[in-house]
Amino acid sequence: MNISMKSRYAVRALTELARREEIAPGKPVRLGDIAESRDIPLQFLEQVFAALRRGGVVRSRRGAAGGYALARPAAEISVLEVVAALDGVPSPAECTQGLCERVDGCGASSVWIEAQQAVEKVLGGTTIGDLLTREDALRGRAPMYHI
Amino acid sequence: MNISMKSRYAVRALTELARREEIAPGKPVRLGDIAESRDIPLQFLEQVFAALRRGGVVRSRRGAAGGYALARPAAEISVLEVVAALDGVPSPAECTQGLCERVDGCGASSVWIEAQQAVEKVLGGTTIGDLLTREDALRGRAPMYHI
DNA sequence: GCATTTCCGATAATTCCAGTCAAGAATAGG
DNA sequence: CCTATTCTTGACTGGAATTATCGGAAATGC
Repeated sequence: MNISMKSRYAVRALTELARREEIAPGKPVRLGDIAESRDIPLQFLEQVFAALRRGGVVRSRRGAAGGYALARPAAEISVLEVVAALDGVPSPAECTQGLCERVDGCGASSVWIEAQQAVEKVLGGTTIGDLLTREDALRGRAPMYHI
Repeated sequence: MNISMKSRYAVRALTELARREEIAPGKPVRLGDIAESRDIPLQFLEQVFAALRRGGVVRSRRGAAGGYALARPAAEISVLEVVAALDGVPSPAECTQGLCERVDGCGASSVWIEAQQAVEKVLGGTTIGDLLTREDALRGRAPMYHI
């Protein structure tokens, strides 16, 4: 399974969300703002965040002055979690999910499993907080201390 | 980019090809035999092997008593090479291929790049010969010494 | 020449993806 | 209560990719 636009938009949007929460803590952020500043189609982003909410990544508040907030600190939300909520756990082949009927006698499945584990390790070891820090560095700003 | 059926068929088929070459060295193997023993649609396998030939993974001989042979020893053909010939180099997101227009300021691309490198390392470090050995072990056979 | 087998291009069925549309429900503020 | 705002949900669509299938052409061994 590949990593779709949904997941990529999500990671970008969550980084922006984390940034805005840092500036104005406790205040829900409107999707419209995120969509605009990161150049993401709003209505598509709505789908994405609905899935993120169901996945326990963000909290929402409806109505006027509503919006989204991270369910946990940015440093505790891994990229793997985000991808899993939108595309499922990324695996290069179905073999890795026990769907391969010829597990016995098919030495190939082991490669796909190892590849999947490698991806999980990378994505699971990186958090939205990390990305925010990297982004600060790329933009040449003084990095804030992300809690 | 994900790893499609083409690549998975290819890896299975190449393992079978390696096995048969080991038994009868120098003799081209018919696709029909591989398709039958590994339960792969023949005409689809033809497409796959045409791409493998163009990618320099296998050699072919046409006509009666023709067939396919590995272009190099099985221990020198990496899974990555096979996948690259069929699906392109597997990357979780296009960002990793320089197509991301906002590389500056997008801290996210680094994650996808790291994930891709992790996959490449696993797939590049495993050869068809390795898979043949693993398959022997799974089948409980005495493993041959694969050159 | 004939059977065999790779080679090649066109085509079709299905599924997936990215994005849009539209109606509905909750909330804040007046 | 009323209204504007914002999330919530599901259906829908156009296009692309995937997974084949079909038919024949070219090469080779006998």
